[in-house]
This record gives sequence, structure tokens and C-alpha cells, in this order.
Amino acid sequence: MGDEVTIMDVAEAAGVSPSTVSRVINDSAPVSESTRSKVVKAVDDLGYRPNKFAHALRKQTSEVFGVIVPDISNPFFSTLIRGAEDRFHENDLSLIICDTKGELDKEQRNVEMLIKERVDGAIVTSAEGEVDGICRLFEEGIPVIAVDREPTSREITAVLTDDEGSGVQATQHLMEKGCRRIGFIRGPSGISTAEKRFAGYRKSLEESGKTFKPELVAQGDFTFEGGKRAFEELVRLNGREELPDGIVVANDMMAVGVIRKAEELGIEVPEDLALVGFDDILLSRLINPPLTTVSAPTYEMGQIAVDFLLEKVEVDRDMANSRKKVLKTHLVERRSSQYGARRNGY
Amino acid sequence: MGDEVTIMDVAEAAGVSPSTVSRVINDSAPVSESTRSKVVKAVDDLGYRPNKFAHALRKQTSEVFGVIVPDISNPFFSTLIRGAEDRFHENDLSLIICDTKGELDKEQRNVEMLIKERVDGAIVTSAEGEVDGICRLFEEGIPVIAVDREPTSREITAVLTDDEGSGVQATQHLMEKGCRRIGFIRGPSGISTAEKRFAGYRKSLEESGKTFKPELVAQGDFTFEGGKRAFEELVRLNGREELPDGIVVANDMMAVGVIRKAEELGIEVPEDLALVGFDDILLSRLINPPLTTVSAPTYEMGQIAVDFLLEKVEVDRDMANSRKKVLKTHLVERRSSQYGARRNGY
DNA sequence: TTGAAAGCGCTACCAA
DNA sequence: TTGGTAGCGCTTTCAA
Repeated sequence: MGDEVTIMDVAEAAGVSPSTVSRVINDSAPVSESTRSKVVKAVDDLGYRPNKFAHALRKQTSEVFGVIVPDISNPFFSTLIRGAEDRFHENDLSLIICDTKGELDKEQRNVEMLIKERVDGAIVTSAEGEVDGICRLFEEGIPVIAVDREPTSREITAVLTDDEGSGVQATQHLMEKGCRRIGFIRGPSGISTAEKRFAGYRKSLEESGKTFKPELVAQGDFTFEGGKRAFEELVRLNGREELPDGIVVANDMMAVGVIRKAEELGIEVPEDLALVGFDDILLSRLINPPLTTVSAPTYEMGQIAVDFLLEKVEVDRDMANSRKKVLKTHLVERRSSQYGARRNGY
Repeated sequence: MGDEVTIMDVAEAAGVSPSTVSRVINDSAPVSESTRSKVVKAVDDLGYRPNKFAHALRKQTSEVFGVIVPDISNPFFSTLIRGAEDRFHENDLSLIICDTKGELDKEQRNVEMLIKERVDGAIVTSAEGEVDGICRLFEEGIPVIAVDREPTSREITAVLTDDEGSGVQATQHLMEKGCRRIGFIRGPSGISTAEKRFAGYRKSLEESGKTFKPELVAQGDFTFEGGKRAFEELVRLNGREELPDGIVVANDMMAVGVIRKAEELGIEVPEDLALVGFDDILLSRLINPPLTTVSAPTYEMGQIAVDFLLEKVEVDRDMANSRKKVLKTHLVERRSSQYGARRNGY
């Protein structure tokens, strides 16, 4: 245990100097084939494994990266993480995953931890529209990429989905299904994805010459319960008679809440009320009726974020040169949006 | 950026030696109050932050821990992770989370990565009943705790839930609800949780003098699709007339599959078929009908695993001294088990 | 109670 | 193409 095999031992066994062993291991300088094989043999024989700490101290680089998300148990983020994790591992890099639970002070603490660990870079989905965490990372000179949510107050490289386009897609889909009175349930304010999906809704309305009606809009918070409450609000605002016949809900989780609440109230989905969500989480396929939703390439987002980050780390560390990638989304049509269809007819 | 404040700089600014600064920072030896305050002031003034790499190299300890789970997007494991993460952070420790996707070779690679990172300890939920990964960690002298699933081939400290007891609870509950022909859908073989829940089912049958009928048992794999298939199998084995009137399903995910498949086949849950699952994932509350399930203190499990691990690391590193903690579960009664109840009657 | 100095294991510079 | 060696920043023994 305590008797670790060092580069010195290998050097001795191979009859060369530690520098040569280092060169072989890291392939950092030309070494003659004969010495190389001697070294390789010694490494194998002794079961040598480089000491990560010494390496890190010398190179001032940890080869560890951080990923910060608001909620690891949210399928959207766990898929994102999987994409990132796979890509990091392909590059033989490790990652530390942090869950902020959507709390700003937790995000702050996580950021400090990543700084303490001296991560070589980080991928962040801010808890709020705030960017304090990202700024701290900046200050420490740690490359950062924003993913999914776009920080407002600072120019930064980001990987996003086309949320406004998604909002348009969702709204148009309901129109095509014959809905005339289309409502919207919003996500938390200050979060770019939520705002942009709403903007897409308004844009779509405008394009088809409809007037925007504030009473068709309710505020939600991206949670199941929030979806239920927002729908109740819509019922309160419009009465049972004047209810919207279709609702674009800013994420799937809330849409599931709407389905449940509608059920409680005896309003049939999709016969009386058509629904579209965003994210395409697993649940959306399993719920009854299955939820029509706008799907983003979440796994790929994670991968691309890593690619951007590594480029920033290895090629151009200047954080001032930011770039932006906006990924296209697509609509997954399921039963919740078959407005007017009688159950057996579908 | 490059100009890092070192312990030397602090020493100079405070007019003391580096050793004294170290003693103050780590509280590792008595220092007079006057020097201490000088040092503290210098640390603040210069914004000194200890270099993690140097510390690690010197102490041969990373203060980073690893957690390996089969599926980070499975709510059960993400909750477990949250429990562990919170506890680690309380102790100012970092953690690296690894997702094996249930694949053995991925588990192997993750283990190698943790070894490379020189984690101070690890918490593992094996992908299979296998323990290769755990053994590798053993070999490297890294303390390991098993959580949720019990490795069979090796004695090791483990934090588990009372799966056999849970199986008994679930089965008895269905009996109390009036079910006479109770079936079981099994989880993947070789996984201790799956096996023990099944054992509980058999035990419960036995205790109430019922005979075990193999045709009431189908094999599943813990997935949604697997649940659907297993239920079809049960239908095939028994025919529509002789179907079980209640099924204990080895986890919630599969139980949701059963609900969906039953719906497709026009079999009403819980009117014609009562269902109980295990795990109490979020989905179980959101599905219709809401799923009765045996709930385990998952979050606490994560915390306790950390407590055990830290004890092993700090107090008694001898892995031969293993211990076991089995956590009690409780039944969460929802509509899926209200056998025979007509919908409005409940 | 404090300081001097020897490394922890590795990389990379400078010489050969 | 190779070796010697100085240090990365810290902790810890030993001596004062």
C-alpha cells in the first residue's frame, strides 16, 4: 500500500533516467525504440501507475472538470449529464457533478468547491438567470460553458436549444389540430428557456393574426404542482365555459400536472383540451394520455458542451471569444394534442 | 492567473516561516495567539488559497470520493446520490459520480478512473451481482461501501433496505385488500434486491398457508418495457379468465409498465387487478392510478453510506471488519391496490 | 512556540 | 536521443 512504485523505480529497472521514463509515458519527446520497449517492460513488470498528485502539482492541471445542474434527478439534466460524461470519459477526463437543487447559495458553494478542486473547466446550467457562479469561475480563470440556459448579463460561450422556434412549433401544432383559443403556462421568470418559449408562442399568435389575450396565460414554475396550480388559475380566469381549448405548457413536468388536474376537474385531454409540452422526458411517454412535446437533443447537448469546453481549454483560453450553438428541436406528436378526437377514434 | 499566492508569500507577509503558516491553516500544532492573528491577516490580505495538488501530493490523500450507480437518471439513484452528496459536502469533501448504465465493462472503466483519481473511498451499487469492481478497489486499498445491493461473493460493509420484509409487506397488503390469486413479477436475477423481494413474497404466501404457483410468476428486468412484457407473459400463462387478481411487482418502473399494458388490454386497475410496486419513485405518484408502493428511505441511505465510509476511512481502515445496516421500509398506500373498488367508490 | 530543510513524485529545462 | 537536476507548493521532522 504505502510502498508506491515511482518513476524512479521504473527508471532503475529499465536502466534509464526518470526523464526518459516520463518521455515514454507521456510521449512528450522522441525516444529510441529500444529504450522505449525497455521502459514499457519495466512499467508492466512493476505495475507502475503515475501519481496523479505529482503530475497535477507539476503541470498545474487536474484533468478534472465540473458540471453544475439545478437538479440531477430531473431526467432532462441526467440525460444531459450522460452526454457530457460519455464525452469526458472518451477523453480520459473525470468529472465532478454538482446539484444545486435550484438554490443560488448551493450553486455558490458548488462553484467554490470546483475552484478548490482546481477543475480545468466547467459546464454550468445556472440556478437562476443569475450568473454569479459563472463570474466566479471567470475570475479564477477557469473556462466555462453555459448549457441549456443562457446567462443574460455576460457574453459567454453557450450551447442552447432553439426555444423560441420550439414555442412556435408547439403553438402552430395546436392551431393545426383545430384549437382556436390557445393558452400558455409559463416557466419561472428570468430563465431564458422559459422566456423564449413564451416569446415563440406570442410570435406564432401574431403571425397567424391572432390577438394575444393575457387571461390565457398563467405563471408556473416548472414543477408538477406548479402546473396544477397554473391550470387552476386558468380555469379561474376564464370559467369552465370559456376555457382554452389548447395549452402550450413551458415544460413537460408542468404539463403532466395539467393532465392530472384536468382529470380531477372532469376535463378530458385531448378531447376537450389539447396539450403540448417541452423536453420529452421519459414520463411524457408513460403518462396517459401520452404527452405531445417538443424534444431537444439533450444527450447531444451534453456532448457538444464538452467539445466546446475542451476547445476553449486547449485551443483558445480567451473567454472573451464567445460563441453560441443553437440546436434544433423537433415535435413528438402523441395523443395529448389530438384535439377533439374521441378516444376510440384515435 | 499564473502568479499564485503560495504559503511562502504568506509567510513572508506575516514575518514568520512557512511551517508556522501551515500550522495555523491546518490547526496542526499550537501557535501563539499573536502569530496566529498575524498569519490570518496575511492570508486574508493576499487572498491565499492552499494549493490542492501540493497538499494531496504531500499527504497522499485527495479528499475526493467516488460514487458508482447503474443509472443516474433513475430517480431512485439520483435521490440516493443527493443524500450522499449533501453529506459529503457537509464534510467539505468532493465526489465524483459515475454512471455505469448497468454495463459491467463501464463499471470496470469507472473503477479504474476512480483509482486513477486516487479517491479516498467509494460507494458502489454494482451493475450486477458481480463484485469485480469492488474487488479492484479493495486491491488498491481503497475503502468501499456497498449500497442498496449486497455483493454476494465477498464480505463487505453495506447499507441496504429490508427487501425481504418489503416483499412480505407488499404481499400481505394485497391479501388484506381481498386478493386471492397474487402474482409476482421478478427483477433481474442476481440482484439482491430483486431476489429478496421475491423471497418475501414466497414467505408471505407460506405464512398464510397458500401454495406457491409458478404460473403466477413472470420474469422482468426492472424496466418499463420489461414490466409490460412480463404482464403479457402472465396473461399468456393464465389466460384472461384465470388472471391473478393482484400482482406484486419488483419495482415501480415495471409496475407502471403493467398499468399501461393492462389498460391496453382493457383490464382495469385496481378494479380487476391490484398492484403494488417498490421504490416510490416520483412517477408512481403521478401515474393514473397512483401506484401503491413500498418506500425506502433512499435519501437517508445515501447519507448513512457516507457516514459508514468516512468511519472506515478515518477510524478503522481494515476492510475485513465489515458491518451491515438494514433500513426499514414502509408501505405507501395509493389507488392501485384498492382491489375491487369501483372508481367512484374510492 | 518557532524555523530550517528534506522530501512527496513528477516534468522539463539545460547539457551532453 | 538521453541524463542530471531544479523545482511545483506543501507538510513534517528535527533542532533550537
